[in-house]
Amino acid sequence: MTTRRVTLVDVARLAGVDKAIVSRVVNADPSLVIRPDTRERVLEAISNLGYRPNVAARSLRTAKAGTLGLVIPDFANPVYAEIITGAESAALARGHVLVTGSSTGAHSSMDRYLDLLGQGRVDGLMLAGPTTAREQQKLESLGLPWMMVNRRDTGEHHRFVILDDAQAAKLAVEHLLELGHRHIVHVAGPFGADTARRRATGYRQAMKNSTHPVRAEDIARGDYTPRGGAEATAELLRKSPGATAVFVANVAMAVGVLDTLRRAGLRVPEDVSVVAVHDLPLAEHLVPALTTVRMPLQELGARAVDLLLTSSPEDEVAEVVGTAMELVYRESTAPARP
Amino acid sequence: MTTRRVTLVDVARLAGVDKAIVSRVVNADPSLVIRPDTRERVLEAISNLGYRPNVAARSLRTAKAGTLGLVIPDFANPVYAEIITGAESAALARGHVLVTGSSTGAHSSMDRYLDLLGQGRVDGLMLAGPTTAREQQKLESLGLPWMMVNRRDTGEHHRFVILDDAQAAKLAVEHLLELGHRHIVHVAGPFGADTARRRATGYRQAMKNSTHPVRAEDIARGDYTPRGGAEATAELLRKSPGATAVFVANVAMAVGVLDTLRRAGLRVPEDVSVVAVHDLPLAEHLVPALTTVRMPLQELGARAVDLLLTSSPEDEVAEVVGTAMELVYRESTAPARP
DNA sequence: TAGGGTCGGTCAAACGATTGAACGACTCTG
DNA sequence: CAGAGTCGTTCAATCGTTTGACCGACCCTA
Repeated sequence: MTTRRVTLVDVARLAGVDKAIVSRVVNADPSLVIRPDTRERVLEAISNLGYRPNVAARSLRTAKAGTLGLVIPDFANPVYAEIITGAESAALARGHVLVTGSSTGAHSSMDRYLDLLGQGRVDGLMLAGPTTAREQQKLESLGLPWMMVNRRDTGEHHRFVILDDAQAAKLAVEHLLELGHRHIVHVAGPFGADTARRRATGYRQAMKNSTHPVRAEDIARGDYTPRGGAEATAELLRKSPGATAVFVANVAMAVGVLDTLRRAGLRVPEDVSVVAVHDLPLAEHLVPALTTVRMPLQELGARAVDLLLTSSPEDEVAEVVGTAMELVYRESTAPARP
Repeated sequence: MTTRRVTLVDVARLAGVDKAIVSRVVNADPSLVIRPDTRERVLEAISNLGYRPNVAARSLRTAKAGTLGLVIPDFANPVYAEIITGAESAALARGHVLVTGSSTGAHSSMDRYLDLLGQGRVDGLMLAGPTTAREQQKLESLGLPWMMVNRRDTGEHHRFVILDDAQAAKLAVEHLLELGHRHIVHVAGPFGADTARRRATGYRQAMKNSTHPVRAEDIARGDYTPRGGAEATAELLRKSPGATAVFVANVAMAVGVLDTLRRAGLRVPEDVSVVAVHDLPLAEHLVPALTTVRMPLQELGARAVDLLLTSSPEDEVAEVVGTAMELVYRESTAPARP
């Protein structure tokens, strides 16, 4: 009564051919010459028996898992949700399955994942978010192709794909300049994040077109969280009074920025304009709806997958995904008052 | 120069034993009797060579993949982020890897996933979100153990784990009643979602303690999105004027509810109190910060994994995760005005 | 009609780990 | 000192696919 799994041999027997034929038919082997009616018999047998190739056996033989790994810090962060979505889509398009794991969690850690995944379970690994040098070493020791996503590391690893954060910052600041703002301050991301550095650089560059020169007091760092944004804003209110606009390094911090401004009795956008990087669904529903720079996060994830699958491990891969960046003008920015 | 993968045989050779010994040492086979120094030699060889078992070979032999699949509608939905986090954690604790896929996407669909996963790649499957009857049939045909998460299906499939949605609704409504509200309306979820039905039922039951009897006009349906919440609210403002509080079936819709109330010139919580189901990080940052019922979503995911791994396929599994539900009192609810 | 080409297949050796069975060398025990 | 256990280890079959090598039948051509 218990039905055994259907294998190649079963199909071969039913079709009256050798299992080699069946295998080649299944894999559409171009070197196969076969009579049309034989192929027909095979296909029929496959469908009648409901045959499905065993992945384990196939992986064993071919030494390919058909799987890619993506490690992110946290599923609850919508930025990574976008990256995952893009990566998954690209992986599926190439016939691969994507395994996504978080490196912060009750039983998970980067280490744990490297142990579980580094056994031929995946053909390649993508790391989004911060990584330690030790983890990178371990990664190298696994002999897997891997690359960093949205992080450009200072170490010796030369495979990564990032976004044009400086350009995003410029778009945001130029928007504010066009609205007539001059004294524009910056709520920057954490020191360790290279995305934050690039956005700060873009801010400085764009501010060259302002009459207001950027001073140290015009920039405060947050840790990419709402609370961090709130604290940085409080700091800026003290250090850099008179600013009419804020460029925030990400949407999460912008939430805290809006909170703090409101509590300080400042109206957005009447008194202060706010623009942030990343256009997440959330932005639209803040009060006021947040003006943002849309970043191609899905494309970032997709490019990472493509590069991982097409480049050879020794290749250096350093790509900046630059398309489809645009300013999304909502309610948190308005012309500067004369 | 190119280093071959290290196998059992290599380790065995270096340690001067048979590969069977190595295998049993690696797997901590309790039936193995071995001299301590031999074990030591084996372990040393393993670490010297950096041996890692090949998952494909192991899966082939044992017919176990060590992997579970979880299919969700959308990574961007924070509700599923919580479920994933819980499921991942439980899976890792049991030595399994979790493969999470979304069923809505450029190249993904439930079907596509069933094809990719239903080949011995996973030992079991969890489905969160809506499922069609055809998909369920296909699932059955794969002969995989599977279960529904956060959905209780009307079909013949009798394996699922859900939350006590009625109880959550009661907590919310009782909170409003305690604040003195009587005319409480309900922005319900879509008809197809059983979670929505249970929450509506809980609402009706709790309202038995109100002096205001629930009429059809006191309930409007939305589709669990902000827009849906906005539309339902507009409908309620027309149909059921005079309400002093709204119970919203989920946080996403609550976003739209707050929007619409604001645009209608109603202040929250001074004029209308709002409480919603699910405590997501987002809730804290809405304006005003949203009072919610915290649901054990992570535990839901974790229980699903545990049940999938411990129950036998023919068992009926119908579990309601009920712990850790509580009301989170924030700024969107206040005492009813006399 | 011998020799060489296609055609249309079949054969069998991997891939790397797991696991029941067998086995040789000891140590007891009666 | 024969017979029976333990102890510690080896043997070998098996999981299901893939893939290069081989092979027989048939058709040409010289």
